[in-house]
Amino acid sequence: MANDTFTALAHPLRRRIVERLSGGPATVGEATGDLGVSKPTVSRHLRALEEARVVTRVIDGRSHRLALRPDTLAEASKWIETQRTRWEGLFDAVGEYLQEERADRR
Amino acid sequence: MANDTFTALAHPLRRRIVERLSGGPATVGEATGDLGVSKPTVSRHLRALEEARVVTRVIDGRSHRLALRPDTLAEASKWIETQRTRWEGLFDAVGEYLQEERADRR
DNA sequence: TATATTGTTAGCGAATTGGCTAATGATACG
DNA sequence: CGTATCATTAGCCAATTCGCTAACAATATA
Repeated sequence: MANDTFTALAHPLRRRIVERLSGGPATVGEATGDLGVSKPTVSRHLRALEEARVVTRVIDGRSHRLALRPDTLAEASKWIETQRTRWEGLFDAVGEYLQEERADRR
Repeated sequence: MANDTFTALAHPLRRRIVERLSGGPATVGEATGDLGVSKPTVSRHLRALEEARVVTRVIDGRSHRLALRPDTLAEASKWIETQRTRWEGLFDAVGEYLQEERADRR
Protein backbone atom coordinates (compact mmCIF):
# COMPACT_ATOMS: atom_id res chain seq x y z
CA MET A 1 0.00 0.00 0.00
CA ALA A 2 1.00 3.62 -0.15
CA ASN A 3 2.69 3.15 -3.44
CA ASP A 4 2.58 6.79 -4.42
CA THR A 5 5.77 7.06 -2.47
CA PHE A 6 7.37 7.59 -5.85
CA THR A 7 4.92 10.34 -6.69
CA ALA A 8 5.89 12.00 -3.43
CA LEU A 9 9.58 11.69 -4.28
CA ALA A 10 9.09 12.82 -7.87
CA HIS A 11 9.18 16.51 -7.05
CA PRO A 12 12.68 18.00 -6.67
CA LEU A 13 11.61 20.26 -3.84
CA ARG A 14 10.14 17.35 -1.95
CA ARG A 15 13.37 15.44 -2.37
CA ARG A 16 15.25 18.41 -0.96
CA ILE A 17 12.88 18.40 1.98
CA VAL A 18 13.51 14.70 2.51
CA GLU A 19 17.25 15.30 2.39
CA ARG A 20 16.82 18.02 4.94
CA LEU A 21 14.77 15.77 7.21
CA SER A 22 17.21 12.89 6.96
CA GLY A 23 19.46 15.07 9.11
CA GLY A 24 16.81 15.24 11.80
CA PRO A 25 13.24 16.42 12.43
CA ALA A 26 12.31 19.99 11.55
CA THR A 27 9.41 22.40 11.73
CA VAL A 28 7.67 23.80 8.67
CA GLY A 29 9.50 27.06 9.10
CA GLU A 30 12.87 25.34 9.37
CA ALA A 31 12.15 23.20 6.35
CA THR A 32 11.16 26.25 4.35
CA GLY A 33 14.36 28.11 5.25
CA ASP A 34 16.65 28.00 2.25
CA LEU A 35 14.35 26.45 -0.31
CA GLY A 36 13.42 29.68 -2.04
CA VAL A 37 9.68 29.11 -2.00
CA SER A 38 6.89 30.41 0.20
CA LYS A 39 5.83 28.69 3.38
CA PRO A 40 2.37 27.77 2.09
CA THR A 41 4.11 25.99 -0.74
CA VAL A 42 6.30 23.99 1.61
CA SER A 43 3.29 23.29 3.80
CA ARG A 44 1.56 21.82 0.76
CA HIS A 45 4.54 19.64 -0.10
CA LEU A 46 4.84 18.44 3.46
CA ARG A 47 1.21 17.47 3.39
CA ALA A 48 1.86 15.47 0.21
CA LEU A 49 4.81 13.75 1.85
CA GLU A 50 2.72 13.03 4.92
CA GLU A 51 -0.15 11.56 2.90
CA ALA A 52 2.34 9.37 1.11
CA ARG A 53 3.60 8.37 4.57
CA VAL A 54 7.10 9.53 3.79
CA VAL A 55 7.00 11.82 6.82
CA THR A 56 5.09 11.97 10.09
CA ARG A 57 3.95 15.04 11.87
CA VAL A 58 3.89 15.59 15.62
CA ILE A 59 2.01 18.72 16.53
CA ASP A 60 3.41 20.41 19.60
CA GLY A 61 1.48 23.55 20.40
CA ARG A 62 1.73 25.78 17.38
CA SER A 63 4.81 24.15 15.91
CA HIS A 64 4.73 21.01 13.86
CA ARG A 65 7.65 18.63 14.04
CA LEU A 66 8.17 16.68 10.81
CA ALA A 67 10.14 13.47 10.72
CA LEU A 68 11.02 10.85 8.12
CA ARG A 69 9.39 7.43 8.08
CA PRO A 70 12.19 4.98 7.34
CA ASP A 71 9.73 2.14 6.87
CA THR A 72 8.09 3.81 3.87
CA LEU A 73 11.46 4.67 2.37
CA ALA A 74 12.58 1.08 2.85
CA GLU A 75 9.50 -0.22 1.04
CA ALA A 76 10.18 2.00 -1.93
CA SER A 77 13.84 1.10 -2.28
CA LYS A 78 12.93 -2.54 -1.83
CA TRP A 79 10.50 -2.40 -4.74
CA ILE A 80 13.20 -0.96 -6.95
CA GLU A 81 15.75 -3.54 -5.85
CA THR A 82 13.26 -6.31 -6.49
CA GLN A 83 12.88 -5.23 -10.09
CA ARG A 84 16.58 -4.67 -10.55
CA THR A 85 17.72 -7.98 -9.09
CA ARG A 86 15.05 -9.86 -10.98
CA TRP A 87 16.45 -8.35 -14.15
CA GLU A 88 20.04 -9.03 -13.15
CA GLY A 89 19.07 -12.60 -12.33
CA LEU A 90 18.27 -13.20 -15.97
CA PHE A 91 21.93 -12.94 -16.87
CA ASP A 92 23.12 -15.34 -14.23
CA ALA A 93 20.73 -17.89 -15.70
CA VAL A 94 21.32 -17.35 -19.39
CA GLY A 95 24.67 -15.90 -20.38
CA GLU A 96 26.19 -15.14 -23.77
CA TYR A 97 23.57 -13.39 -25.85
CA LEU A 98 22.19 -11.33 -23.02
CA GLN A 99 25.64 -10.48 -21.80
CA GLU A 100 26.24 -8.74 -25.11
CA GLU A 101 23.11 -6.67 -24.72
CA ARG A 102 24.36 -5.78 -21.31
CA ALA A 103 27.48 -4.29 -22.83
CA ASP A 104 25.36 -2.33 -25.28
CA ARG A 105 23.68 -0.51 -22.48
CA ARG A 106 26.98 1.21 -21.85
CA MET B 1 22.04 13.14 -13.08
CA ALA B 2 18.83 11.69 -14.38
CA ASN B 3 17.08 12.35 -11.18
CA ASP B 4 13.60 12.27 -12.60
CA THR B 5 13.85 8.56 -12.21
CA PHE B 6 11.27 9.03 -9.50
CA THR B 7 9.00 10.94 -11.84
CA ALA B 8 9.29 8.05 -14.25
CA LEU B 9 8.39 5.58 -11.52
CA ALA B 10 5.59 7.74 -10.17
CA HIS B 11 3.02 6.54 -12.66
CA PRO B 12 1.35 3.21 -11.79
CA LEU B 13 1.27 2.10 -15.40
CA ARG B 14 4.96 2.80 -15.79
CA ARG B 15 5.67 0.74 -12.69
CA ARG B 16 3.68 -2.12 -14.19
CA ILE B 17 5.75 -1.80 -17.32
CA VAL B 18 8.94 -1.92 -15.28
CA GLU B 19 7.68 -5.01 -13.47
CA ARG B 20 6.96 -6.57 -16.82
CA LEU B 21 10.41 -5.73 -18.11
CA SER B 22 12.16 -7.04 -15.03
CA GLY B 23 11.14 -10.46 -16.33
CA GLY B 24 13.00 -9.80 -19.57
CA PRO B 25 13.05 -7.49 -22.60
CA ALA B 26 9.83 -6.90 -24.51
CA THR B 27 8.50 -5.10 -27.56
CA VAL B 28 6.00 -2.25 -27.36
CA GLY B 29 3.23 -4.58 -28.38
CA GLU B 30 4.18 -7.16 -25.77
CA ALA B 31 4.39 -4.51 -23.10
CA THR B 32 0.99 -3.17 -24.07
CA GLY B 33 -0.63 -6.60 -23.91
CA ASP B 34 -2.58 -6.79 -20.69
CA LEU B 35 -2.32 -3.21 -19.51
CA GLY B 36 -5.74 -2.12 -20.71
CA VAL B 37 -4.56 1.02 -22.48
CA SER B 38 -3.90 1.87 -26.10
CA LYS B 39 -0.57 1.27 -27.76
CA PRO B 40 0.13 4.97 -28.33
CA THR B 41 -0.29 5.44 -24.61
CA VAL B 42 2.22 2.72 -23.81
CA SER B 43 4.54 4.09 -26.45
CA ARG B 44 4.41 7.43 -24.68
CA HIS B 45 5.16 5.90 -21.29
CA LEU B 46 8.02 3.91 -22.71
CA ARG B 47 9.45 7.08 -24.12
CA ALA B 48 9.21 8.68 -20.68
CA LEU B 49 10.98 5.69 -19.14
CA GLU B 50 13.63 5.84 -21.81
CA GLU B 51 14.25 9.56 -21.32
CA ALA B 52 14.58 8.93 -17.61
CA ARG B 53 17.07 6.20 -18.51
CA VAL B 54 15.04 3.56 -16.77
CA VAL B 55 14.86 1.54 -19.98
CA THR B 56 16.91 1.25 -23.17
CA ARG B 57 15.59 0.64 -26.60
CA VAL B 58 17.21 -1.45 -29.31
CA ILE B 59 15.50 -1.02 -32.65
CA ASP B 60 15.55 -4.15 -34.74
CA GLY B 61 13.80 -3.63 -38.01
CA ARG B 62 10.28 -2.58 -37.20
CA SER B 63 10.21 -3.96 -33.69
CA HIS B 64 11.67 -2.20 -30.71
CA ARG B 65 13.17 -4.23 -27.90
CA LEU B 66 12.89 -2.52 -24.54
CA ALA B 67 15.07 -3.47 -21.60
CA LEU B 68 15.62 -2.28 -18.05
CA ARG B 69 18.66 -0.29 -17.03
CA PRO B 70 19.71 -1.70 -13.69
CA ASP B 71 22.24 1.08 -13.16
CA THR B 72 19.55 3.76 -13.11
CA LEU B 73 17.38 1.70 -10.80
CA ALA B 74 20.36 1.18 -8.50
CA GLU B 75 21.00 4.93 -8.33
CA ALA B 76 17.44 5.60 -7.32
CA SER B 77 17.28 2.98 -4.59
CA LYS B 78 20.64 4.15 -3.37
CA TRP B 79 19.40 7.70 -2.95
CA ILE B 80 16.50 6.45 -0.88
CA GLU B 81 18.73 4.26 1.24
CA THR B 82 21.10 7.15 1.82
CA GLN B 83 18.30 9.24 3.27
CA ARG B 84 16.90 6.38 5.28
CA THR B 85 20.19 5.27 6.82
CA ARG B 86 21.18 8.83 7.56
CA TRP B 87 17.94 9.16 9.48
CA GLU B 88 18.37 5.82 11.21
CA GLY B 89 21.89 6.82 12.13
CA LEU B 90 20.55 9.59 14.32
CA PHE B 91 19.16 7.07 16.76
CA ASP B 92 22.33 5.08 17.08
CA ALA B 93 24.04 8.30 18.09
CA VAL B 94 21.45 9.77 20.42
CA GLY B 95 19.11 7.34 22.16
CA GLU B 96 16.36 7.87 24.69
CA TYR B 97 14.29 10.85 23.56
CA LEU B 98 14.44 9.99 19.91
CA GLN B 99 13.75 6.34 20.63
CA GLU B 100 10.39 7.42 22.05
CA GLU B 101 9.55 9.33 18.91
CA ARG B 102 10.50 6.26 16.98
CA ALA B 103 7.82 4.30 18.82
CA ASP B 104 5.28 7.02 18.05
CA ARG B 105 5.75 6.52 14.36
CA ARG B 106 4.10 3.11 14.77
C1' DT C 1 4.36 -3.19 -55.91
C1' DA C 2 0.53 -3.98 -52.66
C1' DT C 3 -0.53 -5.26 -48.01
C1' DA C 4 0.31 -6.30 -43.28
C1' DT C 5 2.71 -5.38 -39.18
C1' DT C 6 4.98 -2.52 -35.64
C1' DG C 7 5.37 1.56 -33.77
C1' DT C 8 5.31 6.88 -33.47
C1' DT C 9 3.22 11.62 -34.14
C1' DA C 10 -0.46 14.93 -34.01
C1' DG C 11 -3.89 16.99 -31.82
C1' DC C 12 -7.68 17.10 -28.75
C1' DG C 13 -9.85 17.74 -24.14
C1' DA C 14 -10.18 16.74 -19.01
C1' DA C 15 -7.81 16.64 -14.92
C1' DT C 16 -3.95 17.52 -11.89
C1' DT C 17 -0.02 20.11 -10.21
C1' DG C 18 2.57 23.82 -8.36
C1' DG C 19 3.40 28.38 -7.37
C1' DC C 20 1.77 32.80 -5.47
C1' DT C 21 -0.80 36.22 -2.15
C1' DA C 22 -4.33 37.11 1.13
C1' DA C 23 -6.97 35.52 4.73
C1' DT C 24 -7.82 32.44 8.67
C1' DG C 25 -6.67 29.31 12.84
C1' DA C 26 -4.61 28.41 16.75
C1' DT C 27 -1.35 28.81 20.43
C1' DA C 28 1.99 31.52 23.21
C1' DC C 29 3.16 35.58 25.73
C1' DG C 30 3.16 40.42 27.47
C1' DC D 1 -7.18 40.83 26.32
C1' DG D 2 -4.10 42.13 22.50
C1' DT D 3 -0.37 40.94 19.66
C1' DA D 4 3.09 38.11 17.74
C1' DT D 5 4.24 33.63 15.93
C1' DC D 6 3.70 29.19 13.41
C1' DA D 7 1.15 27.15 10.28
C1' DT D 8 -2.97 25.95 7.09
C1' DT D 9 -6.79 27.19 3.85
C1' DA D 10 -8.78 29.59 -0.05
C1' DG D 11 -8.66 30.95 -4.45
C1' DC D 12 -6.43 32.05 -8.66
C1' DC D 13 -3.73 31.01 -12.90
C1' DA D 14 -0.26 28.83 -15.91
C1' DA D 15 1.68 24.67 -17.13
C1' DT D 16 1.91 19.81 -17.42
C1' DT D 17 0.04 15.18 -17.69
C1' DC D 18 -2.64 11.47 -19.45
C1' DG D 19 -5.79 9.21 -22.11
C1' DC D 20 -7.96 8.73 -26.58
C1' DT D 21 -8.48 8.36 -31.96
C1' DA D 22 -6.79 9.26 -36.46
C1' DA D 23 -3.08 9.66 -39.34
C1' DC D 24 1.61 8.73 -40.68
C1' DA D 25 6.32 6.17 -41.12
C1' DA D 26 8.95 2.42 -41.76
C1' DT D 27 9.96 -2.31 -42.43
C1' DA D 28 8.65 -6.96 -43.77
C1' DT D 29 6.31 -10.17 -46.83
C1' DA D 30 3.40 -12.01 -50.63
